[in-house]
Amino acid sequence: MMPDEQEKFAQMLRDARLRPTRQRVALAELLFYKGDRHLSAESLYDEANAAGIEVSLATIYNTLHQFTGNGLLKAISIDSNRTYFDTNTKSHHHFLDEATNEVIDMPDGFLDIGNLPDPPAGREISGVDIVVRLRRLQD
Amino acid sequence: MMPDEQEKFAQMLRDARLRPTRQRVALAELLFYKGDRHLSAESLYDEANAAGIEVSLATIYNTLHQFTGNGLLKAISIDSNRTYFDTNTKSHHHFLDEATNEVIDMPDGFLDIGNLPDPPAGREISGVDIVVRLRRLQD
DNA sequence: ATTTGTGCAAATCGTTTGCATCTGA
DNA sequence: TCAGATGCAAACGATTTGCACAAAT
Repeated sequence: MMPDEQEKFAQMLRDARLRPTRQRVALAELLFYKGDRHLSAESLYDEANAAGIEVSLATIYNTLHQFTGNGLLKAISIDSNRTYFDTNTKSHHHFLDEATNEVIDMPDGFLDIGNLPDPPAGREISGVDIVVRLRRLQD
Repeated sequence: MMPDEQEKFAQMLRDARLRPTRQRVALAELLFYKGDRHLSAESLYDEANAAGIEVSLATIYNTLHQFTGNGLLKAISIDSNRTYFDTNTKSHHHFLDEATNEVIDMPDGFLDIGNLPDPPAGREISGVDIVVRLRRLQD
C-alpha cells in the first residue's frame, strides 16, 4: 500500500475518532479499498492473514465493533449463526442466496414499501430491514 | 390436558409425518395451544420445565428442527445470537423492539412491496423477510 | 423386531473477556 | 507519560453430536 493510501485510511479513522493504529489502518484498507462488501469476523481474519497482516482474532472483533459503533460499518443479522458486517452504511437492502449464504446488495432505487402499519404505542420506527431470499432456479 | 386435546396434537404430528411421542405431543401443545408465538429453544425449555414436562434440551432442539422441517414452525433470524421459532408459518412480517429484543407479528394486510428488483441470474425469489425495527419514543 | 426418538455429557463454533504487555499522541 | 490498543488464552452461551438406552410401530 502506498503511503498516501495509508494516510487516507488513517484520516478516515481520525474522522471517526479512532486512533489510527497499525492494525486498524490495515483492516480499514482491506475493508474499504474495494467496493461494497459483506464479511464476517472470521473471513476478515483469513483475509488479513493472507495479506500478511499480523492481527489477532480478538482485535478483529474489537475493530469491527468499533467501526460499527462509529458509523464506518453496519452490522447485519441475516443468518443466525454469524454476524456479517457491511461496508455500505447507507440504507439499503439485501438478497440472500440460501444455498451459499452469500449476501448481495440490492441495487438502489428499488423496493417501494407502502402501507407500513403504525408502530405499537410508545415506539417509533427506527429502520426497516428487508431480505429477499433466493433459491436456485430449478428446471 | 384432556385426552382429546392430546389426540388432536398427536394427529397434527402424524399429519406432519412425525411419530407422536410423549415429548413431541407435550411440546406441540405448549407451542400451538395458545395463539401465535415466537420463542427460542431455551424459553421453550423453561416453559416445559415450568409445566412439569420432562424433556431434555437436546430433544427441544431436535423437536424444533423437526417441526420446522415439516412445516409446523418457521425459523426466524432476527437477532444473530439465538434462533427464534415462529408458530405462525404463514407469510408475514415482524416488528423488533430493539430495547428488549421482543419480536412482534405485524398485522396482516399491511406492507405492500413494490418495485422488487429482478433476482440475479439463475435464481428465483423464494421469500421476502421484513423486519421493522422499533425504538423507544424519546421526548 | 425393527426403526426411530430421547437424554446425557462432551464437543463445537462464534464471540467475549481478563489481564499483562505494548504503542501512539 | 499514560490512556488506549493489542494479543493470548480462558470463559461463554447457543447449538450440535455421539452413543447407550427407551419407546413407538
